[in-house]
This record gives sequence, C-alpha cells and structure tokens, in this order.
Amino acid sequence: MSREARGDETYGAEARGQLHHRVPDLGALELLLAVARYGSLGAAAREVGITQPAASSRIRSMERQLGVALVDRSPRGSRLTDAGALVTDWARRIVEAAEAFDAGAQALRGRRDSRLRVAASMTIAEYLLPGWLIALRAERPDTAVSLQAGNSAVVAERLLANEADIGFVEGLAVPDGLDGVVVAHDRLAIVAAPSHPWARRRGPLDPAELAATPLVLRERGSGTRQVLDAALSGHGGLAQPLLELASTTAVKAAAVSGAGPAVLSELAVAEELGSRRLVAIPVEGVLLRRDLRAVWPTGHRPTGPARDLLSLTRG
Amino acid sequence: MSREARGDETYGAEARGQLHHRVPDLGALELLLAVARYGSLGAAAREVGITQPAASSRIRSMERQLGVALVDRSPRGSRLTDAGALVTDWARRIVEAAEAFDAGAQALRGRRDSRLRVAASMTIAEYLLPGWLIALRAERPDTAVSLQAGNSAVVAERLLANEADIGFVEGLAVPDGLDGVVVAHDRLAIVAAPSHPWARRRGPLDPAELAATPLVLRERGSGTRQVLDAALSGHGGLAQPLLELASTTAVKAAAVSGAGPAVLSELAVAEELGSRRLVAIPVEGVLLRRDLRAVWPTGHRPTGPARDLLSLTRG
DNA sequence: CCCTGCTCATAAACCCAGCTTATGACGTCA
DNA sequence: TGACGTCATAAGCTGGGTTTATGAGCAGGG
Repeated sequence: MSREARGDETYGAEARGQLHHRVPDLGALELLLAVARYGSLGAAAREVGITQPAASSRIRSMERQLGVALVDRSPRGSRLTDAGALVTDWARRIVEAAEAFDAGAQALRGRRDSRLRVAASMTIAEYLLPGWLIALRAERPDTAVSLQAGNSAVVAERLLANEADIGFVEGLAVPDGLDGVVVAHDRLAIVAAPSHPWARRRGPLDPAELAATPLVLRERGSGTRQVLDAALSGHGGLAQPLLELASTTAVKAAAVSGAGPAVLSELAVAEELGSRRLVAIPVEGVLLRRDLRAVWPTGHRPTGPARDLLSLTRG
Repeated sequence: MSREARGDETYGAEARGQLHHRVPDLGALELLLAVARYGSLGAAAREVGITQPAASSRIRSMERQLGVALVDRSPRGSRLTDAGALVTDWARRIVEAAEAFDAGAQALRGRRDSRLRVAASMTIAEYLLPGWLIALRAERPDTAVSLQAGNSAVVAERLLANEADIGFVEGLAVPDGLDGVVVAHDRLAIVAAPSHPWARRRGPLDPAELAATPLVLRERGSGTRQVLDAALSGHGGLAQPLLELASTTAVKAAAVSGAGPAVLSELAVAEELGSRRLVAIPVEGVLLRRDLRAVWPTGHRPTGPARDLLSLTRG
C-alpha cells in the first residue's frame, strides 16, 4: 500500500514529519542554486557532476512538485523566474544549514590524529562551531578537524591530557590550569510568545517581577539555569518554575506554544526572534550575560591550525 | 564512470555542490528527529509512516554515512548518543529551513481562490513571511494562503484591485490609497569581514567616513541603496561604490570574502553575524532604519484570515 | 518459571526515482 | 548556411529504500 499524495487542503499535526514529500531533496536544491549562478541548465549540470538531461529532468520534476515555474528556458540559457528567485533564496537557507551540518558531522567523525582537535561545550558546538569550521575550511581547506563535545570539565581534561589542541567553554570562570580569551557572549533572553501580555509591555521588566513569575526553564543544574539563579539571587530568588524541561528544544517549543515566558540562550532563540514566533522581553539591571571563551593549557598559547581557528572566532 | 566516493582528506572549492553525498536526506533527518522525540525506532517509524525495519536500516545507513554512532539501541528502546544529540540539533536546523521552504512554496503555488491572498515585497517574502506562515498554520491549520511577491507598486496595485487581502511593504512611505501599520524594522547594517580594519575599531564609525569610503553595494535603484543614499545625503553623499552587484547574495559573498565593507539589510546578514563570518560596524548618528509595514486599502481594515496573519506579525 | 509483549536486526523480493547514452529540435551568430 | 550553443525527449539500467516475514534479546506479570 503505497503512500499516495494526499490532497493538500489541510495540514494538521500530521503535516510535520512528511516534509520530504513536499520539499525537493538536497541534490535538487544544489542544482537549482547552480542554475541561478550559471544561468544555464547544462553548466549547472556540469557543476554538480551530472549530465544535462538529468538536470533538465530534475528541474522539471521540482517544478511539478512545487507547482510553480522556476526557470525561464531559452536557447540562450535559463534564468530564474520571479518565483524561482524566491524559491532559490529559501533553498539557499536549507543548503547553508546542510553545510553547517556537514562541517560539524565531519569534525565529529574526525579521528584523533586530525591536525586540529577541538573540545567544546554543547552550546558552542551546537550553534557556533559549525560556522567557524566552514570559515576555517574556506581559508585552510586541508585542515582536518576533530570535535569532542562535553561540559567544561571534559574540555579541561582533554586539553590537559593533550588530547585536544584548543577548547571552548561557556561559564562563569576559566577552569584551573587553563588560560583563555573571551570569544563571544551568550546573553540569556527572556522570551514569550507574541500573544503573552509581557510582549505588549512598554517598559522593561523589573527583576523582582521576573523572579516572582513562574517560568519555563531547563532543569536544575543546567548551565542556563545556573546563570539565571545567580543573577536573580539578589532579587528574591527564582520562583517555582512553571515547567522544567530536559532540553533547550522542549523549552523553546513550550514558549512558542504560549505555555509561558521562558529563559533561553540568545543563540538558541535567534531564529524565533527574527520571525517573531517569540519576543524578547527586556529586563532592567540584571546581567544575564555569560562569557564564551577559547581556552588552552596555561602557557601553551595555540599555534598552527588552532591559532587559525582562534583568529577566526575573534576577527 | 560512476562517481566514486573520494577519500575525504581534502576539500577544495569542489566540496560545495556535493553536499548531498555527505548529508543524509530530509527523510532520514526527520526520522532522526522522531527517534529523538519518541526514544524508539519503531515509534519513530510509525510517526514518519514507514515500517520499523525501514527505519532501522535508514538510521544504520546514516550512521555509516556519517561515521558516527547516533543511537544507543537497547531492548527497551533507543536513546541518542552524545554525538547523536549534537547531530540531531544540527539536523533540526535543516528541517526548520525546509519547513520555511515548504510554507513559502505552498503559498507561492496557492491559487487565487485561496482564503488568504498576500502580496509582499521581496525582503519580507524572503525572510519574514515563511516564519509567519508557519505560525499561522500552527494556529489556523486550514487557512490556504497564496503569495504574490513584488515591489511596493505591485503590492498596492494588487490590494486596490482586490486581488490581495493584505500586503507588506518596505519603504519610506505608505503608497497612496493604502493604510498600514509598522510590523517590523529593517535596519541597514554596515558589515565587513572580521579581518577588515573596521572590525577592530574601538568607537563607532563617523557618517562622513562611511560616506567617503567605497563600499560593496546593491545596484542603484534597489531599496537598500535608496535608504543609504537618503541617510548619507547630508554627509557628503555616497562615494563611488567599490562594487555594484545585482543580488543581496552576491554582495554578501563579496563582503565575506573580504572584498570590502558592504551595506545590507540586517535580516540578510543575521546568520553571518551570528557565526562571525561578518562583523557589524556601528555608525554614529545616522538612521539606517526602514519600516516594514502591513498595508491594506484605506478604510478596509483586514478581517478574517488577514487579521489572523496581521496579529501574528505584531504579537 | 514461562509466557506475553515490547524492543531491534536480518533476509529476500520489489519498485521506482534518477541516472546515462543517444538523439533531436530550436535559436543565434558569424 | 553551417556550426555551436541551448534545452527536450526517449529508452534502458541501477541501486537505495521500501515491504513482508522472521528471529533474537530482554522485562515484567501471572
């Protein structure tokens, strides 16, 4: 019983999880980007390593799938239609996410004998490192990178055992035995669904009010939770949480669906803020800021590839 | 001559454009997310509408492809490994980009008889609208949306001809015959590669210095170019551009590769700023801000689905 | 203690999407 | 008019991902 195409009048909860039926696969999207760059199906085909008929057929089936003409064919080449340009822009974002995935996955697989061995905390590995690795690949294409993710203690241990060349940690202090520099900041953002009353406030929130309000939070012991506890200890301490969830994603989902205000790393909610699925609530006079640092064993400043990476993260 | 797997020691310029050989396809990524949610291969399989053996095989081949164990199998279910959790986070970003693509593409295809007909400027259609459509689908799953992208004049024309129910424009003024409200702001950002001297400045840039410096820009007549011209007209006017390029993407690429400072919508460079592939240069005393407005024919405040959408964009 | 029910793995057969090669039609330009 | 570029069409092959059928391992209850 093959799954047949449903009519598309309605998408309930089931819509999620069937995306690959309605979104062209990565190969097709890469092909589309190549067509945009080269203005020719044949040239694009060459670029992605297939033949011209294959490219022609693939673009055509993508147009059928989307129900939109993407390309204006002419004997002198092919240009994107207006709709095609828009689709290509959206496609580019998928491909960029795939590049980040690839860079990260490659490092994750990288064996211990890589030229550059990185140890990083979860937040950094998740949000920042892929971008850095892409930049590094652009500048030094032959640097093989391996990545080990873990908390500050793990990072320190790896560095001190000379099993990593450079580390990245988030936290209030630099672990013993390590030197470091701040490479970025991770502010905690108070976020709520746009429908929440806080989203309509004129002025910033009072710290005491924040502390007194039940929030959606990560469980006790998580990094963000620690920073929040510390910041609000002088304002009466944190109220009983509204929800305690195990993952950043779960917290985000709860906030988006309107369960209540949540506190999350700015890095984690950047996209939701941009599209206004969430709104940031300013708070007055509390420092919800956490330093992200590159670290190395005291006295052993990074050299070689590690230095290349470090210089990327600081500009 | 089949393309055989190259050794992966080195990736030069050719790495781009072969992503789909190293990144699992969307179906596999969705399956992985489902495994993360349900903690079971079989349940995940059911969720995405395939059988358990298919899921098992697919996860296994994904692990082979990435060279990393993603899932810890046990007779009581399956949990992600540490590496698997990281991979899943990266995968989620691809899937989210695919959701935005899908929401946009669906609207692009939508016929004129859709319940909600939207006309939007390019910047808004490209960056903001997909997120809004996802949110709208979450709240009103049965609202069929159609999208027409075009400049302010096109948007106005559609609205006045009653061929669109709501419009979105970017620009200095509201077109004649329309009413509107500001739903977001689009600041122009001065950006440069982290290696550029401006990235190391202590203080903000002087407007006159900005005006006097050759920049990488969109061609004359583009929206961002107009705003920039207007803002700097009082400071000696814009210098001869360093490069004039036809697309936002091309400008971004030039800036990232270090050609020189560029001026782009904040929306267009948010991701690059996050990963520090580009750095924003603050400028003093110039208003590089552009309002993004929802608009409708004077006197015809949006009702029904259009009103739902409008309320999403404003909170 | 064994049975039932959950888990995941393996094996064999099948199907179709996308590939290649070969060819053709259409425009443009010298 | 002929050469070169474009894209389209047709026929045949291949392989990845699917299905069904089956088995093995572990947990908990009668």
